Amino acid sequence: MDRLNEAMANGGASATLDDVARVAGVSRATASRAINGGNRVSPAAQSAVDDAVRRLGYSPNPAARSLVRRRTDSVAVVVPEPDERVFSDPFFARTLRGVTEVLSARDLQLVLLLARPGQEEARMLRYLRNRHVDGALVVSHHRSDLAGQLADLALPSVFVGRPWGSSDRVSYVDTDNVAGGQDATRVLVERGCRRIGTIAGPEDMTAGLDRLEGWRRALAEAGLAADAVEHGDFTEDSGERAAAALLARHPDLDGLVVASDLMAAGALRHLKAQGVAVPDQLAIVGYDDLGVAERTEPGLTTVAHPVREMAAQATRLLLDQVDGGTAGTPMRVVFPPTIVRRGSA
Amino acid sequence: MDRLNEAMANGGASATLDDVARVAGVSRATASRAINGGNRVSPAAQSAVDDAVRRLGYSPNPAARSLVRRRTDSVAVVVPEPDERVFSDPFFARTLRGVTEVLSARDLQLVLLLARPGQEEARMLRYLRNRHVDGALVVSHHRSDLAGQLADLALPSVFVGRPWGSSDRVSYVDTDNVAGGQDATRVLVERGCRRIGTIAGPEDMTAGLDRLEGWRRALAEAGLAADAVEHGDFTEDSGERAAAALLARHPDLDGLVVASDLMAAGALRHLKAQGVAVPDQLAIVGYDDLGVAERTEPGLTTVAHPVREMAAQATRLLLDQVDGGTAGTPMRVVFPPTIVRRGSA
DNA sequence: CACCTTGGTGGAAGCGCTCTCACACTTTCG
DNA sequence: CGAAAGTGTGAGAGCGCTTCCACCAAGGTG
Repeated sequence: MDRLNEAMANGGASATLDDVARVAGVSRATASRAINGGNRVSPAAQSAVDDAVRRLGYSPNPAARSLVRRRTDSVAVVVPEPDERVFSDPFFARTLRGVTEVLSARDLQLVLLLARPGQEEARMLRYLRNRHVDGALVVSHHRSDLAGQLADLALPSVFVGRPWGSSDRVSYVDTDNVAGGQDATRVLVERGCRRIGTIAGPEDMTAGLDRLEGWRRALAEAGLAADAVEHGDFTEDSGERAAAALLARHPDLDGLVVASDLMAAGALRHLKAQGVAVPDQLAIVGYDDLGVAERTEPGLTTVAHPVREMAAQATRLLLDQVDGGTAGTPMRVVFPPTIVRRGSA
Repeated sequence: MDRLNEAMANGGASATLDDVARVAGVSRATASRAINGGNRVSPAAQSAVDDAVRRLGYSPNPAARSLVRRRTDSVAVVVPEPDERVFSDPFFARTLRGVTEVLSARDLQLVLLLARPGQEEARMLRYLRNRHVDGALVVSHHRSDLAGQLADLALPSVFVGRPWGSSDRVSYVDTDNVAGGQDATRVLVERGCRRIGTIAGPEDMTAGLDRLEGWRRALAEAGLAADAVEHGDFTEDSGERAAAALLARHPDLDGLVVASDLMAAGALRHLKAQGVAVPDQLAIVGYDDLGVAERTEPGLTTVAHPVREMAAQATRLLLDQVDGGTAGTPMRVVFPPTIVRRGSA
């Protein structure tokens, strides 16, 4: 019983399937079956094994298991973004919630891979190449052919937000950001604004570019000038700076389309400091509607997109690939954005 | 060459050490040695292996490796907290930065384990018991004997912030929160405040209780009443609510010690809405100094603690345990807090 | 010149698990 | 009532890797 006593130390971490089988008086095969769902196991054997497991505090060695199963039962959420932003933008929190929802129902572990562009990107790719995880969900990604690289890896992967580059080689879930930008702008046009500027997202993200394109189209269709553009990086501070720059160059602005609520909140801060009345002197439309928009003063009229559902959907697509054992044919799901009206426009 | 061609698909994910050995014309043992640091390997063999690795795009199977090494080369950061807070409080971002700093220098992977108290806690413990990771860093933890449970598991683990319960059985890194609370209160006393209330942290966290105790001691030593207490949960909203409740009950307050800057920002919001002048009518001292304090209006006088360094230190303690192959003797490191003066007091 | 070192190597044993397969031993049905 | 089908079981072959050990060839000692 030496072996068994030893096995019971360490909270049972060192008990092996062999120990369980021996204690239960069955073969390793039967013990394994009993532990994994109990297919084709007699009630007697099942309860003997259950007992042994309990007594030994046995818990299976995941390395051994995934070695033979070729499954790690974990998926990575890749965020190619400095942690500052990840931990301040409600977008990520909401996204992660959508992911965990789906993942925990299947008892899969989430591995968060924060990788600022640079050397960490290589590390991240190595991690994925080594198949530490069964699949990858890429969340906010900047110019780079990550999509192509993942496709080359043949690792199940889904992007949240249309990727740069080889967007035809991977699956992704997105909202129609062009339509969103357009709708936001139309709100201002219909309100009577004639001089509409925009604080756009980063130029190295598709969401940033698409929303900007929507703004352009709406202005073109209204016959208005589309020359007041400033780019931010989706953070509140960048929104404040951009607003300052924009108003310095175009003091006659009476409408502002902002590519994220966080940036809009920054812009609002600047406007308040300058004593500009919102929406009377300058009307503002934001983007996201993840809580920030209801807390600003005045509340932000904004473009809502179903972030949690998108993330959940992306995760489901990923699990389909994982289950199919293939990176499969690229799928895309695009959600429509909707306008939510509050005080700012 | 069939096998090898197949091995080269999938970005080399399916090439095995055997393939490498065959291509390099050496044994599996030599190939393994060459790949892992090249001890006792001739230059010729080394370069043959390097070549083969490159040509095959080989990358080792982590499951197989950790099966025999009994190491996963990853550590968990456990956050027993709803994601809302994790992703809004700068404390976590800063902590994570400290952890990654140390971890990436050693090429260890961080696995973020978000586990709201409840069923997810069981899942989290199971994950740790199964030894999916080499060690655990517990970050913000509420009443519960997690410390004892981890000690029972004999898994290397370190707490950031003194744990509840069996704090003598695990290592931890902390700041002297009693001293911090006391110093914060003294700032107000010295300023001439005679009626000092506090918005304390949650009653199920040691940091919350310790800071409250500091407040009590400082008031006792000044001979002032210590009866104006309201608890928050470290979020901005809870700070706003607590301030409202506190001022309703004690309209004569002229000083306020708040257990986190985020809550202080919330309190400030309430005071502004009520037209209370800070610091003239009511002086405020916050806690943390992680960026929020410099952005409020007025800036917050606050208690600073070295969060990044604490996390880094905790990670180093953890790695020592991991390297020693033992949960070792409990160590504790306590950092002193310092006062940072701004406009609010 | 017999004697150890020393450095480089490959054979082979395992790490802890899953899963195929063959072998009983029932039960069911024409 | 014999054949076919179904049920529970264990032996054993791996999964891909590290590492112990035995071995061989050189080169350095007395």
